[in-house]
Amino acid sequence: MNGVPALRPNGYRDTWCGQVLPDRVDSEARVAGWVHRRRDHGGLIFIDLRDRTGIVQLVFHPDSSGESFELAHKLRAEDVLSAAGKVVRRSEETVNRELPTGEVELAVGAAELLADAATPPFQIEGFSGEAGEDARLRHRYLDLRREPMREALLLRHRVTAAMREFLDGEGFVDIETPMLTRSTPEGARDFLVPSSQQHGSFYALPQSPQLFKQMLMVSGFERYYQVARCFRDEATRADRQAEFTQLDIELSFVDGEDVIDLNERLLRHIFEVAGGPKIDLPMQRMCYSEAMGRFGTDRPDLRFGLELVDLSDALRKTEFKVFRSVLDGGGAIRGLNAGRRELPRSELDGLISRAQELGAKGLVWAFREGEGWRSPTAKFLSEAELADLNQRLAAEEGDLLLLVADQRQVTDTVLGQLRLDLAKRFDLIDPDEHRLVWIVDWPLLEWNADERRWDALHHPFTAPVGEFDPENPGEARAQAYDVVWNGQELGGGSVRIHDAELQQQVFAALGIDAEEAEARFGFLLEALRYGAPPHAGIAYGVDRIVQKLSGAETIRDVIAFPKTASGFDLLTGAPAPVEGTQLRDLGIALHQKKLAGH
RNA sequence: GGGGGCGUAGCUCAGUUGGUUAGAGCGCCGGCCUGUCACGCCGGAGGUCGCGGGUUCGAGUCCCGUCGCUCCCGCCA
Repeated sequence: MNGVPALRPNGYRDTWCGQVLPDRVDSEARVAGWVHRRRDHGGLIFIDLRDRTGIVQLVFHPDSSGESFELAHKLRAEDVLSAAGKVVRRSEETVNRELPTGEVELAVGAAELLADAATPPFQIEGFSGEAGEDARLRHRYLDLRREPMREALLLRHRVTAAMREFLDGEGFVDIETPMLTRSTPEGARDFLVPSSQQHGSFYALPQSPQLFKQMLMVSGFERYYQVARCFRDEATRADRQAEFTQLDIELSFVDGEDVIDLNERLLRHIFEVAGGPKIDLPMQRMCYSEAMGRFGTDRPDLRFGLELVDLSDALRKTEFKVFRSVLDGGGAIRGLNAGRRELPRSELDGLISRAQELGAKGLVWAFREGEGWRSPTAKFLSEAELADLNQRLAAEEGDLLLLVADQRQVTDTVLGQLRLDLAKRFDLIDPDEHRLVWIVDWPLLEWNADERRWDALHHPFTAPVGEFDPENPGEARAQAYDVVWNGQELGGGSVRIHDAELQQQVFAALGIDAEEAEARFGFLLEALRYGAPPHAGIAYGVDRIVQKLSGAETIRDVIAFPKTASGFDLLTGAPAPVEGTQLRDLGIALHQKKLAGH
């Protein structure tokens, strides 16, 4: 961060710590920052002073530092100090090669304690193990002083700055959309905000600016973007927070190809600025059905093989009851060849448990042995079937084969996840390799067997390819595209429906009748009737992009003030009970017991 | 909503089959120290073993409940 400009020199500082470099030798400098470490030799005191840009060593001599020598003796970790003196070159044997500023030091003439610090609850630059996340979140402002967090947030800034810079150059307009909006009870649970004006009515925090950005297209802005906060009241994960940030983009008078072209250049720019991998354009594309077929997922990690194979044809006539009943029930038998692996029985049992956790009834494992299998299942299959399976799986002697028999959705989920588990277990992924791919040619709708209805695979505003046939909704293809990086979805988008009639047909296919559509989405349908241009867009998960670029373990490590897995903010204590009077204003009656409890 | 893991000093952790006074490193406090940079040396303080209950002669350790953190499944149009 040596590019950080100085402000007007003042009594606190005229130079950043990280900028006290050899070119300033023999000049005077005044720095300000936090006491990183103190090394008190009695007659000579070293202070490492830290600010956002780096660390510089201050030297206090009893002769030349005057009163500030006594001050230096009393300094403690994280005290805030301003120090002025002469930049001097260190003697050859005292140079610190670990530090960018290590060839010089500041011989302090005068120093001023600007604030003293209580002993931090954890060491800012500790070496006896990483601080626990509880402690870090409770004192997040201290955690953010630590280098990994500082670097993560500075990277995040560079990423969002690159987004804005690129999109501004392409003629996009940054427009804010409301945080207090209308609940559209579909998808994730909404965060609700009660209205004090209309008791019993609620705003919802937006899950995405989707409808507003479409209406901005109707307004004629043509190119819109926003770095938008979004909210989904669902359980969090290592890569998911209830409150997260999207880069939201929408364009008019474009088709899907235009969006993909623009976004490939956007991603290349972001990666360049953020020090990510180099992107070759045009990027690879894969259709949805191929991704599901070969990898069992719509966000395949293409950095390793272990591809899924359909084995149903090899077992059409099998007498093995388990397979027989699955095939007769319209299911599939799919498998993958994990290669030549040694696995103890306990780990094979672990794979079975994992498969069951993922929804399979069971998992067949086998090692190719001669023309047949070494497997508990081998005895149920004929020699011909085993030979056919070996051939389809390209199994060589000793290869571990995994098979799942179930409905396609289950086989794909289970084998797709096992494939990832195995890659991790056997270290199959080269960390220097990067694979970006557009997943295209999606189905528009997906049959929801539990609810017995069609659901939108992306969202209900996605345009179908060509004519939409309400009689065969399952046949419709979507003009949709997701961009996937090493098995993680970075963003997804689509061409939108810009015709009110078509939108109503799709609502109807989703089981939303005209009356309900009018009640929930009437404002959108009406907007579409006032001259809506063809439009399309995309949205990216900013947190996730930064997480991947920084290599952080969790999304929390790239968010300044994140919440825990159960949605608590350990720093502020939110969510918290509120005063009874606040509830009365909102027309909300709650039992007061809970309030007294805290 | 379900399953797994964790909770011991300010921080990170160890703690054997249930056994007598619960330990280590770092940090903290005091002293010494003029070239360190994870400074060094000497000394010291610091514990409701998350919380509540139970079993037992005896519980950090076993059992039940509960709270918190975390990972996964469901969920996330």
